[in-house]
Amino acid sequence: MAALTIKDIARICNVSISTVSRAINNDPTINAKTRERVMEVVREFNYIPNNSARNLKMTESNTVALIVKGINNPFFQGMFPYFQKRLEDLGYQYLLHTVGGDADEGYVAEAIAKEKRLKGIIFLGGKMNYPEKILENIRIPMVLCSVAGLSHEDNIHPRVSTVSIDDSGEAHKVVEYLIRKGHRRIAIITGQKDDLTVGRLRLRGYRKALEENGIAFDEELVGYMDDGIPEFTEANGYATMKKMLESGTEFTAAFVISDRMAMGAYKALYDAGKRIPEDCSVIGFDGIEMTRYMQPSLTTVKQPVEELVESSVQMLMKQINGSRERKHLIYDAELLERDSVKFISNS
Amino acid sequence: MAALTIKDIARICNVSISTVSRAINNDPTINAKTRERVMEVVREFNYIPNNSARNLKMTESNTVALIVKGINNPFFQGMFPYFQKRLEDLGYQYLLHTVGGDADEGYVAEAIAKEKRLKGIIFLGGKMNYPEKILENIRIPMVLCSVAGLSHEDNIHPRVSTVSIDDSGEAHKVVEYLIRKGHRRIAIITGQKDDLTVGRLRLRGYRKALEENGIAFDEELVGYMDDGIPEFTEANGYATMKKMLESGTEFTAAFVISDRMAMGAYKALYDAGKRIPEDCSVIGFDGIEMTRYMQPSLTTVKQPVEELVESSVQMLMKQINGSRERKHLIYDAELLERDSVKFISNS
DNA sequence: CTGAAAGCGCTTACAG
DNA sequence: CTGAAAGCGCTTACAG
Repeated sequence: MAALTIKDIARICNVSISTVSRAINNDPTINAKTRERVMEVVREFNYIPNNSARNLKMTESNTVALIVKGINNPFFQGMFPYFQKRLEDLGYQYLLHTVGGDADEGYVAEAIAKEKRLKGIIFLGGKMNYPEKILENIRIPMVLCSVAGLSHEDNIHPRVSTVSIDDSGEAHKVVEYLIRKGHRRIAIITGQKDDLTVGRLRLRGYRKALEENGIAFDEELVGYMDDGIPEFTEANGYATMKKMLESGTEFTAAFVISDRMAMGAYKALYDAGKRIPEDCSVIGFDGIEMTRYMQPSLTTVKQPVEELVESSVQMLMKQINGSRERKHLIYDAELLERDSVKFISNS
Repeated sequence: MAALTIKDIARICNVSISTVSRAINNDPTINAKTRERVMEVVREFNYIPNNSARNLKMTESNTVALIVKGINNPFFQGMFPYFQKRLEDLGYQYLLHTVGGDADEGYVAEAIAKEKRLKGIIFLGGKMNYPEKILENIRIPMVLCSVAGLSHEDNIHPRVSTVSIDDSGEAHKVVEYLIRKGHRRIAIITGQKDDLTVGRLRLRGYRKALEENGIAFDEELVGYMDDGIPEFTEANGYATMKKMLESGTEFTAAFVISDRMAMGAYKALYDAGKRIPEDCSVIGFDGIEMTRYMQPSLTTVKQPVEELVESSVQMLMKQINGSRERKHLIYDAELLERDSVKFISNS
């Protein structure tokens, strides 16, 4: 009844547990025939080693953990396969761990690092509001990928490298693009009112672009995400756009800071009898697959997923190999011009 | 440099490691003041116990694992929060583990069960083609939720309970609905040609409904998913629908066996100059949030997510509490009548 | 090439 | 209430 252990296998094979261990771990010093004999028993009895014991004993693994805040973000979901492939190609075990919105990813990271003897950690998403305090105790290489709130003005902990896009800058480009297309009444659907991450940064870029172009910032044109609906979802985009439409504020274009929300916004516009882009242009953000299939296909900002992944992995590898260099890389996103934005003349 | 252990804390506090352990685990026999003194040090040094050691020593945890095959399925993703909530409400730790398409979920389950001293396992998705062999060695309570290929004709391992919908029956209902709406040339976009899971089952229901209504099954109307594109994605639905359209086969309605694929199919139809539902009706499957926001909103089959979750958890709890009863529950899905299906008259 | 022994970092009877 | 000791299931020097 009790689960099979290495002792049981040893007894059955009439060898020591050392030998069983060597067989399982493919130790080069073991006799090939002994190994085969042991492995046959292992297979026959379906013996699986206890990983807790293994991890406890081993001084190091070759595992890298990807710690994700917000599993519901399809943009992150799209990154998983890339991380997995790159890491496995490099011969590392890949461990995906998701943390809930309320959990402290620093604590979780530390706990897993101990438990699994991690070689390194890549944080994906989240806020890292208190990098100093949280990161202080994590002694292994780590990289923050797409972690918001790490713009240049913030002081970043000297032990971490970061890879991200320039959220504020990209938002700025989006708004400049809309302005070039003749829009002046430009709405934004952004994060919650108290947001401290991408919502805040993208809103900042929006505002800056407006001001640089002599367009007064108008609080009426800012739609804050509804904090009673899950973040970044279609439902939230729908509700927020609907509220703005009902408020009577006029605008000819809307910058929605996530693609899923843009999909909800589309629906709200259609429900109000508006056509896209004839009556209202829409731009999304992230560049997830779905946007190609929206009707009309969504003009959006495509995050450089492969570069973000590649670069995160490379920086982690450097640290694992002893480099003490830390970098803070910013990659350019790409504006995908599709069919949801219309040129209007201001005559 | 080396990570902090319970010994270090004991030394610093001038107590035994037993006492530190008792403080951390909130053992009722410990003196409140001692406990506080220890915990202060724990906090100060940010000590985190090694879970491997813990798991190794403890004879049981109160952890339940959710093992998911195919993290990319948004339908499953939508279920996570429900599982988490139910399990945590019941006082269990919840562990989400995803396995890749190639991995053997039985092996993985067994390994985690050992490592974490699991109380139970819920499998979500996947095929479980060889229930006998795989499940033989897992000695802890387990429930299969939405695991395909477990229709009544298959012989299910006596140690497992299952919760699912009737894929074939629901597909049957979809097609009957389309027939009632006047359609006779009904296409289906289903799984890959060699699919043995939901694709096969839903195709079977489609075929049966046709035949019962005196409509000859026409292989031309079956669009098998493109096996060169990730499964169940918009891109795959787009490519498959496009191919069908280009083949020149005529149809007035299409049953697409996943909502995401239906989104891709929409686009292919639009690209071909067709209107939905005027020129072609479309029905999806799953009932994910996005479908409400499609244009037109998608008529689809909503899987009873909450019931599937609730029931899976309840059956697992019964087993954990000693019940030897096994059930195979089938829940009804709900046809969400929205705007993508049109009534046509056959005059 | 193989085995006996130490020890990874914890928890938990058992004494006191 | 606290401590000394055993032991969870492994891996890995160290002998032989």
